[in-house]
Amino acid sequence: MHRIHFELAPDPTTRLAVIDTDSGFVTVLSKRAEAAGWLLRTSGGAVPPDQLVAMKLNALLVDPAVLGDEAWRYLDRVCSLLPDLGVVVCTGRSTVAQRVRGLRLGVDDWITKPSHPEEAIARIEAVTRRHRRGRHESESSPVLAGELEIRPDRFQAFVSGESLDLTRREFELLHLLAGTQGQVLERETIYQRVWGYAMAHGDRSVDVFIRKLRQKLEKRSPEWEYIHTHFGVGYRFDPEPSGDAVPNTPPVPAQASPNGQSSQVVHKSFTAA
Amino acid sequence: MHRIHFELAPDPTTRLAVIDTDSGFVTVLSKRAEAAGWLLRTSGGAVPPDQLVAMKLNALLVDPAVLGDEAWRYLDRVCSLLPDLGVVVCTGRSTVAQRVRGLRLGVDDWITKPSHPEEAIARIEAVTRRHRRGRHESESSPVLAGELEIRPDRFQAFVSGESLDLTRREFELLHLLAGTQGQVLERETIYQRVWGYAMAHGDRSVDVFIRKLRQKLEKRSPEWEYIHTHFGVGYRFDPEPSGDAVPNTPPVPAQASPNGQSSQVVHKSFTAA
DNA sequence: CAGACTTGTGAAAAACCTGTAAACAACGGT
DNA sequence: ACCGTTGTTTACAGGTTTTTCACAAGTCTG
Repeated sequence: MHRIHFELAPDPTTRLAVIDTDSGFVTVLSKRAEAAGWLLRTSGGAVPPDQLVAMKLNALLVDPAVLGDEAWRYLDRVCSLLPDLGVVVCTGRSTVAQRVRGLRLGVDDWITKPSHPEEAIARIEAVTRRHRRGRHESESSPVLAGELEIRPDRFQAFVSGESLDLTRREFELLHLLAGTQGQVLERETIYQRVWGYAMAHGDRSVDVFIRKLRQKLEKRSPEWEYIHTHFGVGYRFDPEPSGDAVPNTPPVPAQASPNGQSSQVVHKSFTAA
Repeated sequence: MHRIHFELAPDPTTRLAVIDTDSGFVTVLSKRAEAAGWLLRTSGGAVPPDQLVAMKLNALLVDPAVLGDEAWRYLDRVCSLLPDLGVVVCTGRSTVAQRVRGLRLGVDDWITKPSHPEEAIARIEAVTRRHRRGRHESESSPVLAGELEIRPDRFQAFVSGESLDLTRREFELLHLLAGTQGQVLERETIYQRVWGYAMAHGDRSVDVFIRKLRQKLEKRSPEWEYIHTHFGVGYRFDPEPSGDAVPNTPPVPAQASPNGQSSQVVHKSFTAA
């Protein structure tokens, strides 16, 4: 009655990197990964974390033995820089203490060589599985918000047919925000989701892009307010007609989203009911 | 200037269920779990999935050996019914095929007995960590208390739709308190959980914030008392309609919550002048 | 009841955040 | 190599929030 059925979702192919020198193991693994349609990169030594970022990986399989002394530091850096990356350690003998240390650091699974490639694959899958969940809902369907039309297929947003001329980052930020309408998103979260890796302390990129977005939104849709600032927290996307009477246009009655006004909304301008 | 800062999320304590008959293992595990401040339930046999749901678990540790023939079916049902639950299998001998089958089914980790409890804990941690990340970070389900509606997704609390205008810390303090309704929390505990690090001797921040909270609560919900002082101990959150006749509203009789008061409740009565 | 502590309060000081603009670096195409 | 575009970093001004303090008020102990 019960039948295993594989995900046939075409979109999210798993992107895996393997750092190991055990060529036999790597070869077999490659075959299996290829068969599964994964994208795979292998390396015989440590790969700089920023390169890992650029690869947009889903998972990393690593034998710390090839990293030498730097192993722990490396694992730590990778895990904290890429919290969404599934990290699986696969190595020879190891003590309980080492495994616990690794897992605490952020490693997701720790397997022992010799290991059956099939099991390694299955564990990588298990580690990767969570992430995809609930992600691919709004990939390419247009989103409407206020006067905006957000079209993922074009990487662009429009107001009555006119493009906002968003750059890629701007678009992705807007898309993310619009997809979580009503929720306050913290900067870390935003950065993590748009940039793909952990935000460095003191980074202001998010703020800067928010400003750019607001400018472009304002230019094409001056009567609406889209992005609200929550002091000490982050931003919330919630289109609402602003009280800024724009000369010719009668204020849109519009159902405001059911906002129980939230905290310290900085850009608040309220219609005189 | 890199500063370690711990998650200040109102610590969602891990809720773990263990299904196993190996009393030695379970006992040791319990101790560890308790030390870590987890909530733990153990059972010697299969627990119906709907009960698992009711327990609001974060993780499940199970030895399929105690499930008999039903094991696979059970695992399958649990994994597909509770995709957000971290499932760790811990059992004696097993074949690669079995492990692969389990992992494909949705099991997140599969460890082999005899297993060091510390490692089991670490793996459970790893699995829940991943799950929490994949999910929308914060417990975003609203909490109701008295007239209050606390909405983590907005970092804000409302009374009949009106925001209390809490700042971030105020909100987090309130959220913490509301999450431990009825319990008296010591200042150190509060500080630790909200601020994320140990309180310096003589620090009055908690008191100050409690005052701010009380003010804002009072402003929007004058007929209720939410925060009670326990002299020499700390504070307790427990919404109760106050006897203070608010002009128009007849005093609510209301059962006080069943508190085994341990210390003196300072009843705040405000002088009309 | 006095003395020793604890907690409530209000206000000032210090720390922190955000908007903004402009410099700087990285990239892609010619 | 040059140039325009995009993305990142830095600096600063103006607000907000958090912390700190001194003192008043309240609670417990003996």
